[in-house]
Amino acid sequence: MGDWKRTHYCGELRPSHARQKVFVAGWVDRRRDLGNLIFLDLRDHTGIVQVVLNPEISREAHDKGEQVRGEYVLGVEGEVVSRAKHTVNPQIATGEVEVQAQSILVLNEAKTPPFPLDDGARTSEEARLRYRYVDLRRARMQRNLRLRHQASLAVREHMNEHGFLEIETPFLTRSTPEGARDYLVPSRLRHGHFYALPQSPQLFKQLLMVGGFDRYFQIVRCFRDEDLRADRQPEFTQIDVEMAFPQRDELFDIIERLMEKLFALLDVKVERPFPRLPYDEAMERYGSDKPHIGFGLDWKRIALPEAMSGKLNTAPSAKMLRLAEQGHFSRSQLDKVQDLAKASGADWFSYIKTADKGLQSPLVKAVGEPAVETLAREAGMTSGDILLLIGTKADGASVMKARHLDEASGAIRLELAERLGLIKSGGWNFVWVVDFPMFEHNEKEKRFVAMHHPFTSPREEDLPKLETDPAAAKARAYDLVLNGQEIGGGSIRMHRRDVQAGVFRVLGLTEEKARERFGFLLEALESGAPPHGGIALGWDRIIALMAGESNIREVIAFPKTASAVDLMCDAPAPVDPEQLDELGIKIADP
RNA sequence: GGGGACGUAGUUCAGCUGGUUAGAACGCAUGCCUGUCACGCAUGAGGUCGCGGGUUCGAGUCCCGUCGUCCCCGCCA
Repeated sequence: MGDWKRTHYCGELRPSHARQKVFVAGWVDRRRDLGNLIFLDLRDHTGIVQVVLNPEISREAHDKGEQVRGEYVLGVEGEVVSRAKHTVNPQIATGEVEVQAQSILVLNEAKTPPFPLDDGARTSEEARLRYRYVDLRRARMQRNLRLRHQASLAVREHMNEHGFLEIETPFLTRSTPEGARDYLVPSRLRHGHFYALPQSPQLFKQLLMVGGFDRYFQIVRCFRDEDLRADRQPEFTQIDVEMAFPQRDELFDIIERLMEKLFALLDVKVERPFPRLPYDEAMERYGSDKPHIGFGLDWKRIALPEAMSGKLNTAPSAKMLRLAEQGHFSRSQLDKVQDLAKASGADWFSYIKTADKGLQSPLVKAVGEPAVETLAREAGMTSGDILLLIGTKADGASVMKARHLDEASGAIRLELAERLGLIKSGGWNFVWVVDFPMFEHNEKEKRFVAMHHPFTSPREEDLPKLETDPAAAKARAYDLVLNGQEIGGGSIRMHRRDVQAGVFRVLGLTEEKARERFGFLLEALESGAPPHGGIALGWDRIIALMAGESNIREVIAFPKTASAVDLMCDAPAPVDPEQLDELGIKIADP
């Protein structure tokens, strides 16, 4: 830029700068050529200011301006002047002033952009990702990544205040069984051996506790080679947190205060403490382990009287949902709910309406009025209410597990909330879901798998259940949920070797196999491991929620497509045969 | 792996039951224009209808396959 130095940002010029000589630099957002007078909107990361090229001020600047096009990069030297009243533009922050150019410097030319940069112009994601460096200039991405930066600063400040050290952990590490598919990195020095990129720094953070660091956190990239979704990228960021000698409620408090600080960036006041909801209750009432609690529509598990379930040919365990004052639900609306219930896995659906002339329900015919009345009374129905009922078939072979019934109830609840307009925007409904089961039964493999991970501690009172009834054992594991989205999860870890051995037994892992898989961690736990526990927060999801984006790609500078491709640099890509030779790798024919 | 939606000009889209030269808006180029700010006016350029095959006298349109993007299920903490 020669001897020139930028003195101001475009977006900060105000009437108070009037008559000052300034040098601004940026991109040409728009050009309006009136012939002998040219207006340029000059844009940088702070905003837009209007530059006037007037041949009466500078012939040379005006002549150069005739060649200038959109997205050219310019330096402009000129004088800030207040605009005449009738030429003020109230739509932009700098609209009361403009820069009268004395000279302009074309720092770079630019091809016509591949798509319009106006905020609000609709553009296919494909084009945006292909030309991400242009897309990033748009106000939306500038805003989102700025927010992300400020939020990251808040995390570091907050964790530091609470005694947490940010410590880096390796990206080139070892593949661990269980969990997601690993991204593998071949070793040049040991052919046939591979590093794995971490799915999370789980093991390392536990080792840092064993190593005596007491409190650790990291804003860290994690990698999982699984199919993608709107809220899942192959590489994503976690706020990883671990503490020694943990009290669960102290950890919750630290995280709640962190959320408070983050949302303060949006001028949102967060209510603390967050409610805590046992997993079983979440499943019963909301049919989800990540419930949106910003509205009612609570389900209740009931046992149908034997006579009734017999006549209906359903299993006795069922669920009901009382919709207060929704008695106006039409037959066709109820049919739609029924379709949804069936589609989401319920075998049986019915309802009871309270009408002027009494109870109205297809059940009356099937099981008689008194039975229906009993149900209505049990549900606490009053006039104008409607009661939805779902259940499962009676026959043993296709008995749907209670879990599936819960899932159906959750799907119905969300759909109803959507239709009834119960989901308010601008609400921030945090909830801790606690007391997750230790184990989940894998129906395919007919064995228990760890619901969180195999180093999660059971609740003290559930220790005996490891032997007697593993399915009923609850873990000291928890998720943080915001507006029905899981934004974090963690647990208090196991530090007692004997309990760990019991868990391995349930998982069907012999001592030998466990050694083989997790040897170094088990050894570390035997070297004097303090009690420890922590949490990992899904950073991309949190930022997306804060930014009001429904897709985490909008808060990631260079994201990948749903098929894990980087459209900008065209990765993944083939490599030279020499590179493969060095790694001792041959590509198999398809 | 499965399901759904989409793919036409640089961009966003229209194109009906198959029918003559594939359109619009914005953008772009050229010219005119001294108070515009989504400047205006005039003129113009710009198309492998994703790709391959098939049906047909004739395909952007119908069929099959394939590739890509998005969303969902499976998968994944």
